[in-house]
Amino acid sequence: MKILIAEDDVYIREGLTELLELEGYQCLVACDGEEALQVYVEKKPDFVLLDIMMPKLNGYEVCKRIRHQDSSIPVIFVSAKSEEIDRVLGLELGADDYIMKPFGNREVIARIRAVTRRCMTTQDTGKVDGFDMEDIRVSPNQLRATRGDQVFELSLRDVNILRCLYQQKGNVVSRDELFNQCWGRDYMANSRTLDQHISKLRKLIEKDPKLPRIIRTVHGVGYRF
Amino acid sequence: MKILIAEDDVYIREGLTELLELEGYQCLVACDGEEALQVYVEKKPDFVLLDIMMPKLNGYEVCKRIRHQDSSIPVIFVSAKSEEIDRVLGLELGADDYIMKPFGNREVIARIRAVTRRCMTTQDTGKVDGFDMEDIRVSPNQLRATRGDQVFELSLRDVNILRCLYQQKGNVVSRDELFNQCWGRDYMANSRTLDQHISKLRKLIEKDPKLPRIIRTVHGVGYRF
DNA sequence: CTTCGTTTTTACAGATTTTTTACATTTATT
DNA sequence: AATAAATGTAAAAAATCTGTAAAAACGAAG
Repeated sequence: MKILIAEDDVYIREGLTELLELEGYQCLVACDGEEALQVYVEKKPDFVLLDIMMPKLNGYEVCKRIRHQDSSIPVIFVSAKSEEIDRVLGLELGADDYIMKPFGNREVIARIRAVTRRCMTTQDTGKVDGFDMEDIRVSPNQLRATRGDQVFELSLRDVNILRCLYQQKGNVVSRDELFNQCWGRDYMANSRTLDQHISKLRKLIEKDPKLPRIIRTVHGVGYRF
Repeated sequence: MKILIAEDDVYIREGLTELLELEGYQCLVACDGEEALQVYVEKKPDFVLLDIMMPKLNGYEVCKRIRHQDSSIPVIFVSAKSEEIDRVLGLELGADDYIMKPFGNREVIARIRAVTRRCMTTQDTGKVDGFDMEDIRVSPNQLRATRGDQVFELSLRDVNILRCLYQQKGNVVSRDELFNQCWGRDYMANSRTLDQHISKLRKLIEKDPKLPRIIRTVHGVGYRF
């Protein structure tokens, strides 16, 4: 298991590296945000430890960009300042956990194990995360849908739309509601944005996009699963 | 969906608010136990996130009192101390889940979703949407009516007309009133619009459209269920 | 700064629903 | 029964809504 340690303080960085290598992890290191991103792209670690205050690019930003490539990779933030930590919650970063400096060895190990376990179980069972719609399975964390061994890559918005419809299966979900849930703002009367996404989704996941079985149109109101 | 966030720490409270609003929830906040109860009574949220240690009234107590009013509302406890969490399990509060601080965004979202889903299904089985008219059942949320296993697709307007008649069952509803309720404007003397809709509805849901049993005409005034 | 990929807007063609028209039928009144 | 007023309904017309290609705007990555 490869862990990326992004931390500018050399002592902490080396301390973490030594600790984690003793635990059997393979460590990749980065001294600033840009390097972290670069290493991430090149080496594709399985886990990321991110300091928040780093030169060039802060941890929030790094997390955002990493998440953009893989929405399910576990990320733990590391910081000395509790305000920084609290901000993590406020930003839409999807952090899995965080560790306050100064931290003890056991704490680091424990948290990494806990997060790993959480992520593992959701992947292993494949049941905790994801839901079925007709004959396809949607896995929000992987941004994917599958029918048998066919795999469809979905965007975050696609997943949200599907989830929205799924959560109210049987009921009609109005355009307004879909827009609110998936875009977080009001639906503008003559916008074809939603239709465009539905169209794209149908082309992707419906066997016959002309006769949709999963996403049905309810004229004058919205859509229904 | 309205979520009540009861949490005294301003950072965590605002972080949660921002996170959940991005997810499409409407957030209500409270800084202490008493406020939480007050907001609960006034706004009737659909979901409660409760910190355990709060000024004035602790989370256990708040939960107990909320449960007294609504024994089915989902409640998730939030706490940093595992002993506190353990007590939740010991007290018979009927908590649906709990979250340990520090927590990651995805954990919060995942738990809320899981609990919501659990409660949804219990609602699905328990709570049925709609009303009965004679031998058919009307489900406004699905825009459907059913007689046995026959399903009739209805438009929003159809449902409104039926609801209008249902709400005053036994009484005659004048054309004027129906038009006002369902179209939001005045009925124009020589418009056949309303009749047309009634006609369509009767063809759809009446066993014998010529001898209507659900929607009856009251000559010179309007219709009655 | 440029390029590539994605999202949003524009524009328009169909599709679907609602309203009107026109006339048949029913009901109340004389 | 004759008449006038109100209702029922098929079919045409009008209004509204949806689907989608293509252009424009946006954002991330190099």
